[in-house]
Amino acid sequence: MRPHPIAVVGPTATGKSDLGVELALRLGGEVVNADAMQLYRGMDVGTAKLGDAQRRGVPHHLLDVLDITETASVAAYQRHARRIVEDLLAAGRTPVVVGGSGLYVSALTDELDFPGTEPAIRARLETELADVGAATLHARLTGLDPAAADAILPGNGRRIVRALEVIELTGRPFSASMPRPGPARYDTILIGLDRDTADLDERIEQRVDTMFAHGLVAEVRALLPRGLRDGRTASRALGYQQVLAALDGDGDLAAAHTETVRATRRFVRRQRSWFRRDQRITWLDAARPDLLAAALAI
RNA sequence: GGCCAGGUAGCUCAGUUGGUACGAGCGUCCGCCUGAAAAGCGGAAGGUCGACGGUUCGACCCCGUCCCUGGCCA
Repeated sequence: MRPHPIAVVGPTATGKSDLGVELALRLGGEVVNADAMQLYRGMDVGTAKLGDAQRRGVPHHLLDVLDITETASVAAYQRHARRIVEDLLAAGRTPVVVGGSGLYVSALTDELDFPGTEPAIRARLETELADVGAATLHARLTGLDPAAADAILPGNGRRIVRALEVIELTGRPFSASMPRPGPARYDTILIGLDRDTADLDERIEQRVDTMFAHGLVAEVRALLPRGLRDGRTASRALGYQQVLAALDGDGDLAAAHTETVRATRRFVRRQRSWFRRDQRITWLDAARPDLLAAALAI
């Protein structure tokens, strides 16, 4: 029978990648990455990207496809990921989507259509944002698209700019709200992996320890001449961001470490609040001993 | 044992010439999120101001005693 995709989602550091490999091995599948930062070539240690051995022969897609200097884009991700998933399905292989970037998963799984983008317009609006402030642009948005303005907080310059860009580009209002999740595309099965908060916080601490011990700083240094600083997305990645700040600031790597732990925990909270509302997700405690069996039973 | 500094939100600390704690950062909790999403934005809950007694119409801020913490001296 025709396979359907499985998506393993949830907060970082729960063990999604490993479960993804297990599932792929069991089901004759291939992993499709849904993690924005693992898209980048050269960002390995800090993104906890699985090494060759850990992939256990399972093909992984959409890892190492972007240069550090390129800005990530959900829309581009959506095109690539959907094509890969469709190809796998056509070949009778089970796509195992693994990642914690909620919007990316959604782009693949939900009926999201991204309006285009126009660098010139965007740049102009961003300059304006810097000059005039978010509140002023928000006021303009209120005049052009009251519904969008209502849904976007006045302080959120980023979203205001995008809304104005879309309106200018398409002449139509901006969908400022995510659609209520309908049936998942491709009949994707959504598995959420989570852990007890105290456990997860502890794991994060250990994970960051490991990253620093395994050369995160060296990795950042190596990426510097390749333009990490110019990477709009890459330079903001957890760990990289903090190490960069330390390198051009006081050089306090211990502070970078603790700040990375803190920021990662915060990120976990945000991931949970993103995925929480999606009723299609079946949640599993990553600590349960029969995790794989439980996941296969869904 | 003596001297000094300090005991205010979970943590680090502001603050009030005595009149309902104006608190801040971090943390916690909750929410938003359509081309940067490991990003961006918003909201909420937390304090018998070390204890006891005194002065006062009224003290977290004044006085006394005590307890605790840190430092210095013996």
